[in-house]
Amino acid sequence: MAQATPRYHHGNLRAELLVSAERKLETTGVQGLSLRELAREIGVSHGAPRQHFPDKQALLDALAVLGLERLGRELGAALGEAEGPFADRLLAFVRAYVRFATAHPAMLALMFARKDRPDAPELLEAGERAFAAPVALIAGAQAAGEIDDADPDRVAMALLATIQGLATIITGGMIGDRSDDVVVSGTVETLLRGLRPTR
Amino acid sequence: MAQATPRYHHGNLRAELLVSAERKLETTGVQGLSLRELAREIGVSHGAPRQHFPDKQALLDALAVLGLERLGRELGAALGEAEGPFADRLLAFVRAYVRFATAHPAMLALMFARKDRPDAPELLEAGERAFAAPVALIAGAQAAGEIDDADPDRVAMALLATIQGLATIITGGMIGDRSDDVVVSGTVETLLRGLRPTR
DNA sequence: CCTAGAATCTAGTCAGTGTCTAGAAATGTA
DNA sequence: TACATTTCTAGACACTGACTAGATTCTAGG
Repeated sequence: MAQATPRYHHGNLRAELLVSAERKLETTGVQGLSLRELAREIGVSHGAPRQHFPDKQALLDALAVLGLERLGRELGAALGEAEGPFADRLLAFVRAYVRFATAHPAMLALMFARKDRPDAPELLEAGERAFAAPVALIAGAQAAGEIDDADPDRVAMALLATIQGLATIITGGMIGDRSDDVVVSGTVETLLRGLRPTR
Repeated sequence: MAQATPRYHHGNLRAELLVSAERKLETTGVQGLSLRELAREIGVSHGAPRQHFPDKQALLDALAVLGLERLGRELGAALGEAEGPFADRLLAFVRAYVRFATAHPAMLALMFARKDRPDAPELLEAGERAFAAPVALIAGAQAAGEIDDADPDRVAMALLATIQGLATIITGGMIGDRSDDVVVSGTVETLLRGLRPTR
């Protein structure tokens, strides 16, 4: 894995930086991520990363894009395997999302910390691609009459908000000693039934 | 306001640090907040803040508690003024929450960035106090039969997740060119009606 | 009043960081 | 083989958070 005789040209620095950065991100969070430390671990001088990322934010952006792509793959896979009525497939989707969120909380925060970089079109595009499968799920369910045929956009926003909030309060420890899955399935059920009395 | 002849003892450093820190937080975000810069602005040596906050994280924690208290006051005020049926009061509550989130996005992120400090009981307590009013809203509505009498805890978690997610996707710019209020009221309506077909 | 002791602030230091620069080394190409 | 480009090294700079010793001010107790 590590080069026995380190060459002057690393040959794959950009990719290895991203790998190391992601590992560091998951263990220490974004604030414990240092370009110089990454370079040290890889065995390259402290200025080398600059050749591939003009500054630290560029590395973080690239990392966020990778995270969005992986999230998209996982959501797509979960929905691809899901069978049965809409409620089951919805639950499978939300479970997959929350699984990703709890497995990679720092990455999730990075993916949605858009405050710092107002102009990052590739991030927005990556986000849209990541959420293609759930959007299709909603559209399909509405077409099949499985859910209320209200404004699809409205429903999509509500669903997006709910799962994103679920991820935040779970990874933030705000669910106390409740089990993740109970909160997830309970929220999905509430979302399906609505708050209004059923009779 | 500023002391004409600066005294050796500032007399109110801790409070002024928090005020300056909050202003800086709102303009530059948490990563642009420097203890030394705060000390410089206030006109005190770079080591002075250490007397009141053992490290930077302690200042951020104190700031988060202040934010939670203010959020609690605003939510309480909004719900205190709200009249009419449950749906109206719920909407008033969500609007107040989103208003706070969009006005102080960096503060909101700070308040819920609990990953870095696993043990911060005063933060948890402040959080519970901040959400006292909405919890009471749900409990009261259930008692009055205004909403489905499912597990109150389940409903509360779902509602908390939804508003927190709303705040995240709105402040994160993920709602595109939709207006905040349309997304807010649309989500509340979806939450009330549920996703299931009504007939 | 005055005098210890505690609280508060200053000044200096240290390791660490991100960014910038000039130049060396390797790679690709004509 | 010669040359231009990419990639990396090495040194520097300003900045940060944290630690320390000591100066200054405040506060009670006698």
